Amino acid sequence: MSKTTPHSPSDAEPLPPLAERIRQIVSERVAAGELDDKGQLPSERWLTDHFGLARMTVRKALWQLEAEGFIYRFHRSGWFLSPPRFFYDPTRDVSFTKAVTDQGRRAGAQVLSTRTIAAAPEIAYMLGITPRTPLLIINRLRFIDDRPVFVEVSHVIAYRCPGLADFLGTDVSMATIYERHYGIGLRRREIYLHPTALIDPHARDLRLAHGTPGLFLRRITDDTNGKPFSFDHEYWRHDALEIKINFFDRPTPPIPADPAEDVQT
Amino acid sequence: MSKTTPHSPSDAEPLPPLAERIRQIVSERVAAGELDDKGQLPSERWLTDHFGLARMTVRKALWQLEAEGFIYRFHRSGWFLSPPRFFYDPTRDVSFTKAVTDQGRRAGAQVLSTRTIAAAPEIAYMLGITPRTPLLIINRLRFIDDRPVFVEVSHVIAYRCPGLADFLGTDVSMATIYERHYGIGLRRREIYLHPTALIDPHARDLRLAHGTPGLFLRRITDDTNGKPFSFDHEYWRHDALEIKINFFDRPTPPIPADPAEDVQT
DNA sequence: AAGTGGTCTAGACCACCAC
DNA sequence: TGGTGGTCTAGACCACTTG
Repeated sequence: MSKTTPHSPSDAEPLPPLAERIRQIVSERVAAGELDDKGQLPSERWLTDHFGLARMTVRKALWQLEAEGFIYRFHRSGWFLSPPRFFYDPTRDVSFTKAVTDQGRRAGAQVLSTRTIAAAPEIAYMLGITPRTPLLIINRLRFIDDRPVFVEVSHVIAYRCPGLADFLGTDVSMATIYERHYGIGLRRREIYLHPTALIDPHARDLRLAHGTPGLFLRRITDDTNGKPFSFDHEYWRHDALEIKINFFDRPTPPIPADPAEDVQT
Repeated sequence: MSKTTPHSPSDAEPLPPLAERIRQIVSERVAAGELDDKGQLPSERWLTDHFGLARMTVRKALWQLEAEGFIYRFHRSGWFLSPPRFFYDPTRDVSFTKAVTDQGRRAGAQVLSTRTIAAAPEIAYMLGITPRTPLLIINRLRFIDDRPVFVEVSHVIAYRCPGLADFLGTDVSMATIYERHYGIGLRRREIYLHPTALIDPHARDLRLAHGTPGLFLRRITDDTNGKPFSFDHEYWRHDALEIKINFFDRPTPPIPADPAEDVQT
C-alpha cells in the first residue's frame, strides 16, 4: 500500500515488473474480500498516482494482464477481474446453453438482428442446397453469467425452419428450438478456429475496445441424419474459453497448467 | 505515396482508420512485388513521418494488425508480413513434422534444453506411474519455414526411452524417433488449449516481445496400446496456426471466412 | 456532472540486432 | 555503429458510461 518511488528510464530496476505489482495489488484485494469475482479494479489514474508512473506505462501493463486473461475491461467503463474460463469441447458440445449450465453457470442470449439473404454459391455448395435458396441469418450475443462472451452469426436454411424468427425469444438454446419445433437434432461436421483481433461492430457488441484480441470460429453443423443444416460464425472474447478435447469416454482429471517448473531453457 | 496531412485530436476524421491505411500501404507494396511473404515493413519511424503522426499512434495501429495476424515482429528487429497460418487438427495430427510437410511447408526443431526430474504426484497419476519416477523434460523450439512458431516442453517417462536425449539431433520428428528406436506409436488422449500472453523465457525464445498474445496448449499422449506416454506443454505464437477439426473422413471444402456480409447488427 | 477509459502529442533514452 | 523496436514521460482533449 506504500507509495512506490517514481523511476526514470535510467534507474536500476530491482522491482518486479509493473504487471506483477498490479497483479499483486489485485490479488491482495481479492484475498481481503474487497474484490470479488468480476469486481472492478482501481482506475488507471489511481494506479498511475499509486506507482508514480505515466499513465501509458500503467496501461501497457494492464494490456499484458488482459492478454493473459487475468483481467478484462468493458469499453470505457473500467477494468475487472476475469471470471473463470468456460470449457468448450468442440467435438462434443452441440449446445452452448447445455455446456454452460452443465458447468454450473448461467447462459444467456440476446438477438441483435435477423435477416434473410440469398445463398451465395460457395455457401450453397457447403450446405448442399441450390444457390440463391433463402438463408435466415441470425445475429445473437451470447452471455455467461451476464458477461457477453461471443457474437454468433448463424446461417440457417430458411425452409427447414419456417417461422424460426418468431421462436427466438422463447428459449436461449437454438438446439432446443430446433428439436422441439422442428424435430431436428444437430451434430458437428467441421470447425475452423483461430486467434484474431475483434473489430467493430462485434467488438462494440461485446463491449470491447476495437482491436482487442479474440477468437474467430466458423463451423458447419449437420442434422442427425448427416444432412448439412447450418453454417455459423462466432466471435469470442479471447479470455472467455478454454478448449478441451477428450478423445475417449473415460474421464481423465484436468491437466494441470503448471505441474513443474518447465520454463528453464 | 503522398504525405498525409497531420491531424490534431480535434480534427474531423474522414480518413479510414490508421490501421487500414497501413494495411493498404503494405498491400500495395506486396502487389508491386516490393514486399514478399515474410518481407519487412517500413519502419515505425518511417510510418510516423509518412503519416505525420506521433510514434505511439502508429505503434497502436501496428499492434492491432499484429493481433489480427496480418503482420508480426521479431523482437527489436522489425515488422514483417505474416505467412499463412498452419492448419492443425488436434484430433488427427500426432506429428507436427508430418502435418507441416503435408501442407507443403518446412518443419524445423531446435533443442533448447533437456533435464530429468522426479515426477510430481499429479503428473505421476496422469501418466499412470509411481510418484518420483524419473521424467525426461525436453525443451524444443519448433519452426515452420524457418520462423519459430512454438516452444514445446515434453515430459517423457524416462525408462520407456533409454538414451532418448542422444537421438534428439537425428530427426526433427519425435514421433519418428519413438517409432524407429523404441517401437512406440502415439495417439492423443486429452488436450486443453487457451489464448494467453506469452512471457519470458518463451517469448524470448520465439523472438516475441514480452506479453505478446499467444496460445497455450497442454496435452496427454498415449501409446497405441492406450498406455499414457507423455505430457506436453506448447506455447504458440497466436498468428501461426488455424485449428481445424473435421468430424468425418469425407473431405469438405474449407469453410470460407467471409461468405457474406454477416456483420450487420 | 463526474468518472472512466481511448486517443494523441513530441519528445527522450534504452536494449538489442545486424552489418 | 547505426537502425530497429521497447519503454517512458507529462501532459491534453475526446467519447462514452454511470450515477
